[in-house]
Amino acid sequence: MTQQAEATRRIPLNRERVLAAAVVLADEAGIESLSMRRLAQELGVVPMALYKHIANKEELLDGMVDVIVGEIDPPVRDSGWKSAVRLRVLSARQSLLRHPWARQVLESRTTRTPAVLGYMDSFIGMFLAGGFSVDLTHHVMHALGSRMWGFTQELFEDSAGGMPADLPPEMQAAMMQEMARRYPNILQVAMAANHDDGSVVSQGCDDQFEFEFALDLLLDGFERFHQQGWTSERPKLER
Amino acid sequence: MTQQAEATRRIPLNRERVLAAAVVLADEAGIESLSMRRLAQELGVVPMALYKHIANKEELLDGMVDVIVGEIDPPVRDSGWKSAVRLRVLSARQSLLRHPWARQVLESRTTRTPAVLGYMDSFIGMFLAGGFSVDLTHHVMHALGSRMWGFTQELFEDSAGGMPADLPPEMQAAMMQEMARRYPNILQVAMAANHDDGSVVSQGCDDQFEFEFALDLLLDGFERFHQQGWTSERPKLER
DNA sequence: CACAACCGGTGTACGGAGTACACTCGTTGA
DNA sequence: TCAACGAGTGTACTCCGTACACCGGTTGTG
Repeated sequence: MTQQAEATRRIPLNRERVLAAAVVLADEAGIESLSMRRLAQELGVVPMALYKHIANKEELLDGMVDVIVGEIDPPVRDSGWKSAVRLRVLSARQSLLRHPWARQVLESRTTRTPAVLGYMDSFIGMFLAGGFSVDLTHHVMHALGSRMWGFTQELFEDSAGGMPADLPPEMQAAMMQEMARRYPNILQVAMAANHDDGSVVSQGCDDQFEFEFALDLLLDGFERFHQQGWTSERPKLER
Repeated sequence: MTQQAEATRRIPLNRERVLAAAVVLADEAGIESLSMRRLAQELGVVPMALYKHIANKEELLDGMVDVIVGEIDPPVRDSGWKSAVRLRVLSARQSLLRHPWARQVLESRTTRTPAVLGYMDSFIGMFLAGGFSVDLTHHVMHALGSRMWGFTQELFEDSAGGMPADLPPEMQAAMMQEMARRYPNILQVAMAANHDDGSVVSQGCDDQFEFEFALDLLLDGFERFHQQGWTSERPKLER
């Protein structure tokens, strides 16, 4: 590592190299380990050198988002809006899944970079091209929310399965008992999600299935509204 | 403030007082201003004193989440599942809206406290009581995602309207031109959201309407699945 | 060819964060 | 009476982001 840092030291830094290194570091060490100091070290450079290429850490994070947005496939041409949207979302999901930190960083961003705006713009374009009214498109985008990036809030994330696996089995059994007493409904659902194996340490449920289930439910809803020529019946503000 | 700190100094700290003060501080100064040091100062106490009542900052945040979960109304009795779920979600939304930091903190939590588990358990209970299968309930909970807390990812948050208002008007016009050229679809949708007034500085769209639109779309979808006796047609894992 | 401007990388330093650890001092139970 | 306890204190450590002055090599200009 040190020699690699030595070797690359001569070739000069630039914004792209900094961003790429940041992405790799976040991928490998986790987003919480991504500090300006650590990143500089990884690049064989003093921390302040980074500031010649990015304004501050916020901009670094923005740039990292841009990198992964850039990995999302462009919309497919000449298919219906529904499959175009579906495929694009699933492509975004693939990109996001490659970078576990991306969801959290994307959620934390409040400013929208050109790359993000570009993605959103072309996303909106798929609905408009499909004949959706501007009005319906607007609401539909809101309803999609973060699903347009291919992720959802993870709610369970082992509510039931997540107990330390190195505990004595009788401890685990006791915790299970307590769980069953206090949260019977969660337990039922969690057990069912484990594909009939009643094991305590589950591998969780099939996230991809869950995601597509909800996505298709939404898309079907959109289609129905579209076919009915839905408009928001909000009265225009008298003014 | 100092005298108030003086006055309350004698009555001893405890977990509840610490959490309450943290909530107030986050409400008033923003979550980014909530540091252990600042919180201690607000309580008229030295930072390390807090650690006698909470293990660390993570636990503080967990506790704060518990406080706001405690503010959510219990489920209404004796109505259909649909209105029960709807009302509960909207009640959660009210609680969350009272504390602007809550969404972000809730999203950041990975461990589930008893209060959170309790909320989820009773939430699941509404579907089961409405005759939903465990299977369907599971998927439905995933589809709801963070909407069960009454919030959604904000995607627009002034993509278009958010330009510094103190800019010279010709600057604003120029930015608008550029916007129109690069992101025509976003612009269309954003303009439509402004209720026909074409002003650049918009008050954004009606978040409550958007939220209920998507919520009802989902609930209607759930209802349709429920009536059709939907089951996940995933083949059981051959094993 | 000389020299000034420029610019990427360096070194030092500051303020603020979370929190470990040893302490003090008032209360309380034996 | 005295020991144990426990809430609050003081000090100190590590890590963070980044302001600011500096330096040394490249480059464009007289």
